[in-house]
Amino acid sequence: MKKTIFVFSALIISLLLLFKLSSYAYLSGDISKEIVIGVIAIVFFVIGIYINKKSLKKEKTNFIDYKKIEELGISKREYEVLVQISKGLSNKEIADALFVSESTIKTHVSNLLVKLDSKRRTQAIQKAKSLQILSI
Amino acid sequence: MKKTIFVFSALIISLLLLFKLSSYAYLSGDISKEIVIGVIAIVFFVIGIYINKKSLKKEKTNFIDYKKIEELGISKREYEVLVQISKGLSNKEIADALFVSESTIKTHVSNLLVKLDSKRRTQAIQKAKSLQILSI
DNA sequence: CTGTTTTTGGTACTTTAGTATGAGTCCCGA
DNA sequence: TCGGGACTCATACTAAAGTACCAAAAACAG
Repeated sequence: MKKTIFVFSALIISLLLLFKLSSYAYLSGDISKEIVIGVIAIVFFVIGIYINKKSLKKEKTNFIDYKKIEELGISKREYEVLVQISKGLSNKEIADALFVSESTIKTHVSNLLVKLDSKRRTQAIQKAKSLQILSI
Repeated sequence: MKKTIFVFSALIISLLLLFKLSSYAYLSGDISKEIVIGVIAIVFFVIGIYINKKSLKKEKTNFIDYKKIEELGISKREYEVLVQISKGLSNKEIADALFVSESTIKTHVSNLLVKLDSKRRTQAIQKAKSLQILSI
């Protein structure tokens, strides 16, 4: 919100500056109209690109749908396991990373597969990403 | 490439049109300089946004690094298998999809794991995506 | 046409993954 | 304090996944 106000302020200021520039240009008469128009065009062209880039960055940031996670009944620990699975770790490796036994991880994985309606961990990864509960 | 030429042609044409518009405006004298400048600003602002959007689409479309695939010595058939793996299919399902036996898929997968320096298919998926040989 | 790579497939085996079931601990809200 | 959910772990399976080794077509380049 603050950024939007800043950007629009900058826009108005640059517009006013251009009005002034054009006035001086016509008064002195040594700057052709074409140059003034060219400058205006370039300035607003750049402003257009800048604003667009800023707004697109927010869209691009694939944020995680925490509501969906809750909706599916995936617990905190289960989600941690899911993240590790998506990194390509084995059950044993996940167990070591989370300081629990492999049995525990197997239980978590089994529950995850049911909750994500999947038959394999690879399928679970796919589904989780399509549901936006894992960053792509 | 064709699009780039088209866009720049459009840019030049619109610039020339604005030159003409400004000439008429000053001749007739009933259109203020401010309006002309405003129109120019808005037009190029929009053009800037448009071009940026187009160029970002290409960036966003995560294209596949075919050179890398060749570099790793991954054959055509192996790559097909890799794509199926990333979709979360089992060896049997891949075999059915590609009309070959499960043994063949196992061979391909085994070769893929060596070429992608991975121990598991989940790890292979991760690696392939980080190497940009699979769309994210 | 010949040598090489790719693709296919099999057998036999080891290792992970996943299921089913039961059970103990801990924490939190009613 | 009592029940329930979350987390932990174990055993005993079954089912996939992955390895190793071999071998024969098929495609392909020189």
